[in-house]
Amino acid sequence: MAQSAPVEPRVRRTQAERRDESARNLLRAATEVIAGQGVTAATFEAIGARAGYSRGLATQKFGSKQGLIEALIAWLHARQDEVLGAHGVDAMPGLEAVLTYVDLYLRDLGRQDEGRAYFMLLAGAVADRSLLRAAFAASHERVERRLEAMVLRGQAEGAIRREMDADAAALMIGSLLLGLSIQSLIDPDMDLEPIRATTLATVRLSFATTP
Amino acid sequence: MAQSAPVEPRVRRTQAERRDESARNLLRAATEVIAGQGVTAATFEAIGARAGYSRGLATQKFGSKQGLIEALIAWLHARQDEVLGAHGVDAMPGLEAVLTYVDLYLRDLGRQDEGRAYFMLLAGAVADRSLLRAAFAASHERVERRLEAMVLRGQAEGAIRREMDADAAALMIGSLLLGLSIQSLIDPDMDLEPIRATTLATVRLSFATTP
DNA sequence: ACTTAATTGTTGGATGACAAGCAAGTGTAG
DNA sequence: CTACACTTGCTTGTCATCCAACAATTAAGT
Repeated sequence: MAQSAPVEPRVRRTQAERRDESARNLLRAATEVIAGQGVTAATFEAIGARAGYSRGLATQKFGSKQGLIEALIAWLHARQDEVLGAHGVDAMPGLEAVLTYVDLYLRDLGRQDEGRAYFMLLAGAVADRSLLRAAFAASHERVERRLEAMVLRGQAEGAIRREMDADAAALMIGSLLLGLSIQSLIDPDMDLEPIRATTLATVRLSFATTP
Repeated sequence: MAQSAPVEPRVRRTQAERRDESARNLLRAATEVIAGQGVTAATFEAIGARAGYSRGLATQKFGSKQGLIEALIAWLHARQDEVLGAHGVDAMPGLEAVLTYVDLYLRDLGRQDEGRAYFMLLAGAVADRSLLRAAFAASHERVERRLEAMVLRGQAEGAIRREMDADAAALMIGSLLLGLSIQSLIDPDMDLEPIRATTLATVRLSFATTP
């Protein structure tokens, strides 16, 4: 008998499948256009064409440009969490967790369209003083709470200096990673390898207790 | 007899005076509009109105929007050099120079319109993949060469670890400051004081040789 | 010194490009 | 055949840019 599990692409899809697929296609297309040509170039026309649809569909699906961008940010943010969340970082000892997080972050900096589009949208929000700034602030806040928890854990374990202000340290690490992300968008040719090594060494030397 | 020294505002100004003054007024107005309302809001109309002129003047003086922005960046950059250059940092011992530079930078982060406008323009260039990115890259390059020189000096003096990659360290410091600048534009309410202290402590602990 | 012509600084209406939003339409899946 | 995904023509608004007129300044001529 033929294959009973319809895993292969069926010719006939339900309405819900079509709808969800086109929404995903639009978000993916928007990501690619932004990463490749910039935020301003991401018009409904460009996004629709890239996704293989007309210019009107995105308006219909997301209500407005603002709606599309908000959905896109949420989508990109979820993706980013996937990448940086699935490595069991939060189960490691504190110091090791911080170092691993920084290491992972720097290893795929600017490697994928998703990360680049995210920071380009962030840059656009900063440039235009858009209200979306609050969304990015909240997102950074979450990352920094996570880093702060790692630092506090490391201090409880005796591996990280107790004099260190965990809150400020988390914000410092977060801002360093943000700065490197932006810098890599300004100068795509920069060599991240020595930066990664030096950053890790710096964090270790300044965070670790000296017995 | 009447006053012979015409120091007071004359009613009659020379053409050169009018021209230079209006150019300066336009650049200052552009800075204020960008810092206050964002890059997109900085139309010829808004800038002209703020400076007390018509919308046509900026085009006439700078040729095009692009020309205005380029002139503005050059102007802002010169201003920034003034602020961070006049403290004799380059004459200090290396480690102290790095620490002083970071300290000075963080003390007036986001305090003035000029700095904010500069980073908002940078953000706009990143968001739009504008060719101006190269100008910002060059500017950062200069700052990083300066920081690298400080690190090398500190190593020659025996105050900074010799294992440290001076080039990477300079890029790391520069990116940290960039990241903090962007972060302060995303979240203007952030408290910079603990960050400053923690950053200085971090740099000192990781850079300084342990005797 | 005064007048007048040439130059330069400044204005604001007209134009065209471009993109978002809308609404009426077409086609296709269930 | 009907509900829903999707398209297309149109309207509206915004902005940079062009340009011809206007105003202030300088230079020349008498």
